[in-house]
Amino acid sequence: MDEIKNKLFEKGLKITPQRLIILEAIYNISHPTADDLIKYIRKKHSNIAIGTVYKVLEKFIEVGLIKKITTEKDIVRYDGYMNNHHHFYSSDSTVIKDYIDEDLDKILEEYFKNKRINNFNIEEITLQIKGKFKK
Amino acid sequence: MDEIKNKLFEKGLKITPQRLIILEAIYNISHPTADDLIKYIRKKHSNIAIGTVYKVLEKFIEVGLIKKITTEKDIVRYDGYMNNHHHFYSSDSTVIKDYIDEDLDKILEEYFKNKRINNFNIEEITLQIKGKFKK
DNA sequence: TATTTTATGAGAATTATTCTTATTTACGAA
DNA sequence: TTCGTAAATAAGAATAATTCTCATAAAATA
Repeated sequence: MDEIKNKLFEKGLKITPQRLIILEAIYNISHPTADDLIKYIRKKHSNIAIGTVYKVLEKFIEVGLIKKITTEKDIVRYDGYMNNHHHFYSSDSTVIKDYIDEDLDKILEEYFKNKRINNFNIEEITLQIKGKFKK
Repeated sequence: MDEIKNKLFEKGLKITPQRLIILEAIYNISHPTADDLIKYIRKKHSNIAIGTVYKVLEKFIEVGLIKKITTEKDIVRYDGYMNNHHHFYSSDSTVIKDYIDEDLDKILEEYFKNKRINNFNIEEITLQIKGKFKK
C-alpha cells in the first residue's frame, strides 16, 4: 500500500483514502471499466461515490498514472500499465490482454522514422490485435 | 446512388430509403458518430428515427459493410472504408485520419507469423498512431 | 491549530444507446 | 400487378454511462 501512496505523492496528488483504494483496484483488475472498479471497491468500502470514482480516474489520467484504452464499445476502460504496450482484443468476448514487445516497438519506430510522415508528429503507436483466444 | 444500392444488394439487404441515406452519409462524413449521421441526415430528411439509425448501423456491421472504430471515448464511431488500414488519432482534438500502408501490413503479417503467438488466433492488426497534426 | 484549497458524497441532469410496440414497407410468390 | 409475410421503421419510453452541482469534509501548509 505504501507503493501506491508513493505513486500519488510522485505525481503531486493529495493522498486520500479514496485515491489509494481506486488506484489499488486498477492494479487488481484487468483493464477495468468505471463500473468494474465501483463494484470491486464497494465490496469493502460501500460508501464511495460514483462521481468520485470518475473524478479520480480523470485526475489519474491527467497526471499520467493511468490511460484510457480504446475499444469499440460505448464504455471506457482504464489501464494502469504505463509502459508502451499493445493489446489483444478478443473478437467474441470483452477480454483484453496486454502484449509487450520491445523488438516490435523498435521496428515500428525505425519504420516510421524512414517513412517520414510529413504532416503528423507521432507520439505513440499502439497495436490492436483482434482475434480469438485459444482455449 | 446506384452504387450504394448495389452495395446493399450484394450484402443481401433489403433496399430501403433509410438504408440508402445512411450508407451515403457514412461515405460523406469522416469517421462519424451516430449523432453526426443523424444530424447530417436530418438536414434533408427530418423524419428519420434515431433508433432506425442505430439499428441500420448494427445491421451494416453484421454484414460487413462498415466497422466500428476504437476510440477512448464513450461514443462509438463508424468507418465505411473496409480495406485494411490504420488510423492517426489527434491527441488534441477528435480528428481521426485513415492511414493505408500495405507494405507495413506485410511486415506485420510476416513478423507475427514468425513470432508464433501460440494462444491467440490473429484476425486483424490495426495501428493506432497518436500524435499531433501539423498545420 | 487555523486557514485555504481541494476532494468527496449524494443525487440530479445529461447523453448515448437500446428496447418496445404499433405501423408501414420491401419484395418474392401467385 | 396484387397479395402475403417477414422485415424495417417511427416514436418515444427505458436504460446505462457519465457529468454536473453544491453542500460538506478533509488534506496540506503556514
